[in-house]
Amino acid sequence: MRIVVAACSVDYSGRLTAHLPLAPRVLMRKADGSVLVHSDGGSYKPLNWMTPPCAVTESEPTDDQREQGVREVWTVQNTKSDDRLIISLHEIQADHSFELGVDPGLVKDGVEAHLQKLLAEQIGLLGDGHALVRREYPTAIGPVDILARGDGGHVAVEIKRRGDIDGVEQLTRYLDLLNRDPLLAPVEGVFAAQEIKPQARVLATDRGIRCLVLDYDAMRGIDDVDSRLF
Amino acid sequence: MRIVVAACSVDYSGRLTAHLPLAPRVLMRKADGSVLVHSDGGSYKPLNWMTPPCAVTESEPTDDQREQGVREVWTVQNTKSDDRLIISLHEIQADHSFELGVDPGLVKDGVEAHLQKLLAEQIGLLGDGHALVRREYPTAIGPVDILARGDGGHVAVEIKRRGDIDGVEQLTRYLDLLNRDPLLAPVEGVFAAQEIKPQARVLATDRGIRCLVLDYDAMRGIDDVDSRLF
DNA sequence: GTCTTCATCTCGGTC
DNA sequence: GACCGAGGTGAAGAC
Repeated sequence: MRIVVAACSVDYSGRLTAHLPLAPRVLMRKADGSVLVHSDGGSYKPLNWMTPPCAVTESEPTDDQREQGVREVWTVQNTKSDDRLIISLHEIQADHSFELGVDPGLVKDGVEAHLQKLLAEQIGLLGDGHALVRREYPTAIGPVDILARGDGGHVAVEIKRRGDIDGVEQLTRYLDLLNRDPLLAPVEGVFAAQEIKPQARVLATDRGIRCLVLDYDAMRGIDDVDSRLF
Repeated sequence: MRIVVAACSVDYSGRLTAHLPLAPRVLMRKADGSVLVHSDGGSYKPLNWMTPPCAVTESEPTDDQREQGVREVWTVQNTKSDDRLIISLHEIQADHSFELGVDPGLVKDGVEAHLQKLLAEQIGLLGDGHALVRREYPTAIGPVDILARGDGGHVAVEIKRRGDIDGVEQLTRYLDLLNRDPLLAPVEGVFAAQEIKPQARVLATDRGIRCLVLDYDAMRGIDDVDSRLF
């Protein structure tokens, strides 16, 4: 990891073209060749960057550039596409290199995947006598979160952390498709989420889709109990 | 802008909870209070971060923490939500501050708007005898990218850089609405994109919507020729 | 303000 | 490797 603080101007060309006028910025060069250009604001997104795989070529400025104060030119070329970043460095305030090693990485907890896993394990929440067919049941337009067998037919479940209209639309498409399959029909829809927006509930109900509010803490609690018991 | 290179462990709690084990990393503190935790790889996204508005509180480690090598603890609290980042700094390799000033910002050029402009100019790509009615044709549920007149009716075009299912849904809503207008009906749908995902193509075809793959470079090339001739 | 849509999206999963 | 969906999405424009 090399960090350079310098006044610079930057030109990007690739999926779009973009230009950064001359100003002081922080340049981060990572071990994998990637480069980030950060200013002292905005959010975590750099003003400009190059993602790996890429390679940096450092070159001397032309006489013209040198007259205008350019001390160094970096050309960052993506090795898979024709994306290119050209950075012209003027006054350099700092230039430091560090050895960081490989990062052990982030440990996440508590998202939609977890909800899906818990509901699959506690499939009875859909109603008595329901049995899991499979998670991520594949269809031509994408996987259904959960497919289960119910009384006299099947149940397709769409799971969201926050249930709004998009999720109901998604489930509706799956139901249209699944109900054309004589081996599955009739397929009932269940829209399951930690929180269901009123508009989504109205739309779902209007389409005969059942809404199921999931209590994440309770489901996790039961899961913990199961883990302890078995 | 303050840049600290240190071994650290990080805990985030907010919309999810996440943990970063102890390892050497780069910590960036921006003038607006935001904090980024970067490793020496990945892309431009930090391992962890806090977006403004937020405030950092620096505190002394407890005796326990000090025994385990913690030198400093930063608590980054979002001032609008209950998102919180707790960073425990161990050995500190570097700690530098810089004055960067406000950035003049990025100048962009050339995306979906350009595709729309080009297709409007080359409306014949829809088929022989087609004529542009207008770009951004207004409806009650939003503007249609392009409306054209075809053989015996009209054509509504939805343009995307990458065409997937969402775009087909959007176009379907427009078509439902436009076909109720006796002055326009029948209105045919064309889904135009640089790249159309297979699932989107299936859905579009199923709904009688025509798919049109746009060759951006070719269209731009024709545009350049036009520019030179006229 | 809120809402919608785009993004050099990034990232993780699965097939 | 391609494709699909989620994101602590962020950011810009419309209303």
